[in-house]
Amino acid sequence: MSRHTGDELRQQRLDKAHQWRQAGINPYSYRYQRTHSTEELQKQYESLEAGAEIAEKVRVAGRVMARRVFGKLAFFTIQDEQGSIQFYLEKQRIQDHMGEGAFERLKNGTDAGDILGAEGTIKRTEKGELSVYVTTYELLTKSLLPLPDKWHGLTDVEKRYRQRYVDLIVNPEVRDIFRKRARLIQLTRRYLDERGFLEMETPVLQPEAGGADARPFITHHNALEIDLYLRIATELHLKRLVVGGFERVYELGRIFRNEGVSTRHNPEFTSIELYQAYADYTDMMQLTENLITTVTQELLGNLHITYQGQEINLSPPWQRVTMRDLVREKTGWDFVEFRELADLSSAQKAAQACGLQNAQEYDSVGRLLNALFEEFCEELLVQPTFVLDFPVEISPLAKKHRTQPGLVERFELYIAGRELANSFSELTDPIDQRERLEQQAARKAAGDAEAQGVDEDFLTALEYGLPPTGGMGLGIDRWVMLVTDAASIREVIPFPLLKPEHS
RNA sequence: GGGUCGGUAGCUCAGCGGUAGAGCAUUCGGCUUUUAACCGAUUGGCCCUGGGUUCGAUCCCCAGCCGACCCA
Repeated sequence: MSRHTGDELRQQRLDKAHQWRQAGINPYSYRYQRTHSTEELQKQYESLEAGAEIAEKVRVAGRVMARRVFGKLAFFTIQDEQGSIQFYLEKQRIQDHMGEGAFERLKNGTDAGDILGAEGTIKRTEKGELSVYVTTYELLTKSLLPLPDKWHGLTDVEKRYRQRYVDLIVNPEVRDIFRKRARLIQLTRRYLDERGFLEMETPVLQPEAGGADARPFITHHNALEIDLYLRIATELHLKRLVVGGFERVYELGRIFRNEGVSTRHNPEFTSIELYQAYADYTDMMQLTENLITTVTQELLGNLHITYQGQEINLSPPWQRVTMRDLVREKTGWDFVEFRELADLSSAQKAAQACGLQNAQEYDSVGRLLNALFEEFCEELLVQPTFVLDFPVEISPLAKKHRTQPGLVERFELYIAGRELANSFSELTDPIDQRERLEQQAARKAAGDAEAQGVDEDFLTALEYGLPPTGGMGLGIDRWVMLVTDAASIREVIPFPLLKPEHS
């Protein structure tokens, strides 16, 4: 806010607050007992005809969004959480119930943005607007800062994110997004709770960040004098809990990854991971499909959605296709052929010929397969698609495929060209797991900042024995983006990370 | 990290080398059926920051800060 004009507007309102105090009224009230929300009244009197009045006494409160003031009459539009209603404020009537000066105080002492409560009867005006025909009112909170233009609202994206509270006041569709987000999370929990999953809370602060390929945030514990990492996944702890005997667990919570910011990435985001003992990734596919369709159906009442102009049909069953087949179809490059040849350089040349840049930098046939998939297939997967059987090199926590050498039992779910979920038949063989993590650690030592280290305690847990287990992780923010048609992840996070304005 | 675009009144935006503009909001006057109320008047600017070019820079040039979009 500039320190000149803004200050002047603020000062005018401070003066008004002072005037209320002079009249013996605290402009920051303690409570107000309402009989109805505006939404309840709008619903209840939906069919009340223009000009009709109802003697029922109601009490409503909310924020003044617009004021239309005449000499001896005023109309205020009042907004509460779910809707709005008009206050019909007549000088004579207010004076009769509140005494001299009450109407003038309202006229001269209130502004758009103030929080007001009023008692009155119900009346639909001649012009058809349902109104509280006010007998008495109370100023509940005096607002000191002006609201954005009532017609254009707040459109400056930066200001919307930095001052989300203003965005929420003036943009009802933004409130809708966060209502939907809350509801989606609630429905997801309910779905899993009903199926015997226990919600767990595992550490955010960890001496070693594992369970995913990502750079962690580092923080410091003063008393213990050690650096700690913020978690990049919940996987390794949830599996420990399955070792401990919980057969169905999940955690829905915040994950932190020290990566760039984009329309699809916020450094902190919300994921859900779940693990089910005695299940494999085919069970997880069923569960994922059913979870997403059930919750989305309840949330939207519909499985046909439009995302950024694309028609998406979430009706099951969803397409299932192996990564090998997808890549072979799109590029002609066949993983199995090159795997059997065991000739990396010819696989690289072929991939380069398909249009993959820097193919020689990939040090295995499996990594080439994944690179070709990401480059040529991913964005084409608009309708929900399970992509099956990933290369073992990029899947250190997944069990080797029971029939396909070089691959693991893993799927990722793609919708609208984006990864939404990731799942495996979890690796339960502790010796195999140690080898895989040691290979990761070697990459890390060689300078790969995203590679994982060896979590000895996790390996110890596996040595006690992890039952066969299916696991699945799902990005809540991306799911919310899909059901709210949000182009940017920032639209579905109430307070997205922004650089400080003056740094 | 690279490219493109943007940052001017509380909000939404014009302007473009020569005294900084509009609509809405504010303030004042009028008004008992408005709903972007209306009519008349009024107030309000470090034109993102720092350098430069110039007689003169909000405007042109360079650097930076913040953001949006695209790309990696």
